[in-house]
Amino acid sequence: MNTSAICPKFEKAMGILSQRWTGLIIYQLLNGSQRFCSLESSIGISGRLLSERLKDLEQQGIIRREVFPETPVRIEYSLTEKGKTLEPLMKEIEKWSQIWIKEQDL
Amino acid sequence: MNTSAICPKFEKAMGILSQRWTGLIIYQLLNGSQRFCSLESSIGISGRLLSERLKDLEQQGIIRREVFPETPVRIEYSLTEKGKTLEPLMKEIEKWSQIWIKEQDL
DNA sequence: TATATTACTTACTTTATGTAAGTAATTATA
DNA sequence: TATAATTACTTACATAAAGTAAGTAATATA
Repeated sequence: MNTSAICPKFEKAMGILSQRWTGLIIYQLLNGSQRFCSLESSIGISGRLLSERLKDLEQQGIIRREVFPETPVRIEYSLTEKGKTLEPLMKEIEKWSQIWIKEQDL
Repeated sequence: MNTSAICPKFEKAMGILSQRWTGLIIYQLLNGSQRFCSLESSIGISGRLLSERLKDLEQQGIIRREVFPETPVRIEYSLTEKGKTLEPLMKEIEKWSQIWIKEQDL
């Protein structure tokens, strides 16, 4: 039984990315900071899960939540430095998907 | 409401990768073909889910299942060409995880 | 005054995942 | 020879995660 264990750091990173919606949230935020409702509608996630994911990602230090005390209040989500370094990874997924995902796979 | 929709091919690719265990299975198979029980023990997945995932990945054309009619029968799973092209992506995740995942995150 | 918007939360249902045991074929061990 | 072990799974059931829909509080607009 070949038990070549997987690196726990890799496993953790994969755990973050393999939660539903997190990849899409990060991908959307590569275009700059966005508000809750704009993320909600662009990726088609429910408010319940978006709020959950944003809290998780903030805790991981991948995104930042900023409150602008205007009236009405404005809240913006953006990538931290840690989050921005996921760009090459996202671009790889994009590249791969353009080549290997065919119309009939959709 | 900024509705810059996400490319469906990207979304599909992300959907595959964001299923629990698929990333780890692909990552393990980058080292060459492996048998069911060796995947099971190296990534710590249950037989039930491993069998489910392997079927999915075979259907997506990412892995190949080969039966060697020896006695006892031997079944090996390996990456197809489509699967192998996920290597750069996996390496990006690996690289990122080594830099950004800290001991205290584990 | 009624309706809309934003950024959520709460309650409930459905789907996915985890756990444990079972199976059939074959081989190894006592 | 009987018992245990291995491989590649499947089945049954419990728990956790995700989906759906409605609700809330603050403010703005018609």
